Amino acid sequence: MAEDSRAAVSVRPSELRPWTLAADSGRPRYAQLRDSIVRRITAGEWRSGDMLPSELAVAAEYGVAPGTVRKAFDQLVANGVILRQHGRGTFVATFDWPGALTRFFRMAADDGSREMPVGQVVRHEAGPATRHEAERLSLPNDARVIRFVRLRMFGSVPTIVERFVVPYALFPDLGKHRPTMARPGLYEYYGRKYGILITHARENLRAVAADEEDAELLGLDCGAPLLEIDRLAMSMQERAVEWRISRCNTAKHHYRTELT
Amino acid sequence: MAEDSRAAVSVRPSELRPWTLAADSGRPRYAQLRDSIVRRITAGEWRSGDMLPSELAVAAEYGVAPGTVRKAFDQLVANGVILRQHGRGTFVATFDWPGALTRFFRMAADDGSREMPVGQVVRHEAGPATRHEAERLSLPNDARVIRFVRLRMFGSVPTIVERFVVPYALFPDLGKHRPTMARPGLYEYYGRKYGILITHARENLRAVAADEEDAELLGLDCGAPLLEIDRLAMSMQERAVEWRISRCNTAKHHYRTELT
DNA sequence: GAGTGGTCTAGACCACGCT
DNA sequence: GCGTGGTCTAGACCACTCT
Repeated sequence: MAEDSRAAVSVRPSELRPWTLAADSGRPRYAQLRDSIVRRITAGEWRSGDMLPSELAVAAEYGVAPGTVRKAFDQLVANGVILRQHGRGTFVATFDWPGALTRFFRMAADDGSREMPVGQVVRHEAGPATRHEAERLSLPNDARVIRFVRLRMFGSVPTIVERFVVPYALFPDLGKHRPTMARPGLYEYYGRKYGILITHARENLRAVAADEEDAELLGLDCGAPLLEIDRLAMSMQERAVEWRISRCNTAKHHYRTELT
Repeated sequence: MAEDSRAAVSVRPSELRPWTLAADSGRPRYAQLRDSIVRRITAGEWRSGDMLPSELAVAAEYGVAPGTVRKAFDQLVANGVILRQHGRGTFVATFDWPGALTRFFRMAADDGSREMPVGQVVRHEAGPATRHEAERLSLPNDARVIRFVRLRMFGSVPTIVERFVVPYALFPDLGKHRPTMARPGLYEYYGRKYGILITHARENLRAVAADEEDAELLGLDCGAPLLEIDRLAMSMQERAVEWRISRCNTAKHHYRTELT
């Protein structure tokens, strides 16, 4: 990190400020500022739960007006990257704030309990992407990928079969971390270990009949109705990072969403 | 509309301005302003597609700063109530802008076509709310409701069975409008005819097996997997306005959603 | 060129959480 | 009391659309 050299006053302050924004770029300053904050978080300068400098301090550091910082922070809050607490400060979103785990996990128990399912990797493998995988993940046809099949259980009841695939180039040794993948918070792990922040996802849902493997893993009859969730998880840079197909027994659980 | 009386300068301007905000209320001004704009739209002062006064004009009219108007407009844009076009103006969202109909309709054909299904009211009835209905719609136990069953078809293929219920008090003669309900855009109709703007909804999804009526209406076998969507539609005032359970044949269609 | 929204500035005062 | 974020003000200049 550059030393603070704001004491030197005889040069244009922007020349020496530790963090500056490109003046000539056509992009709005709040957008440049927003992205700069994200880079500093993913680079590890601020970690989950850390308090950011106050809006005024950030404004001074970058040499912009407080209102510009506010707008940048507004968008980071909307993206779930930071949290504001009135009277306390602004914090890097921890991956364990209430709702962080459920941000991309929309299954909830019908009785309202907030339990998260544990996971168990059934199998995994690395290999060249199929044509369909390459298409969904925007990869070249011969790109290497890693595939996982994970079974998730509420208590002792297997409820969800997840089949997902990620580019090998982004997650080179993910296959060695089966213990990590037993617990919720895989996307947190992507962020911590590989610096990849998943900020949004597209999901396509349908009802399907359980096939043989589904039925065996979930303890159901073949043909039982399952909720299939086809998810493409995207990074803040709009890159498709993970493709996942989950099949869920919705006898005692449901998928929640808000339309706005 | 009251005459513009801003020419009179010897009294406090807020006394004579045509639209003012309660000064003592604890609510932020941008929120009061936002709600006032919504009321004027639903009251018919500005209709779908109309251009609103410029932000500066609104600021002058209400006696607030332009930045306050901007924040109110920001939220109305986020809510889909208005649209901004740089260099042209701000417009009341038409109900036929691309995506308005699909805002609360998340079913899409697998082949990517954007066709909307036509509807056909199978039956409707008015009567006292069941305990469950009263609970979901936050109504007193003896409140009157209207129930509809509507079948929706893509082309000639029946694909969705919708069962929904609304408070009679809000939609007193909705039952007389079966022709209207054959076409998409029911929520637009709620807005135009009853001044009720549906701004958001909560949906719970699950996979279920088709029952006898489902199977008959959709031309499927009993037990076929269907996607069930349980929706509570809310007005901007957070009032539950419609409860709807849709059962969808997802053989050639799927439910799309974005997680952010 | 006139009018619109988009961005940015540089302050003000208030509400909230902590100590 | 102090520092924080929440709201609000009153301007400035730029980019875009239309005539």
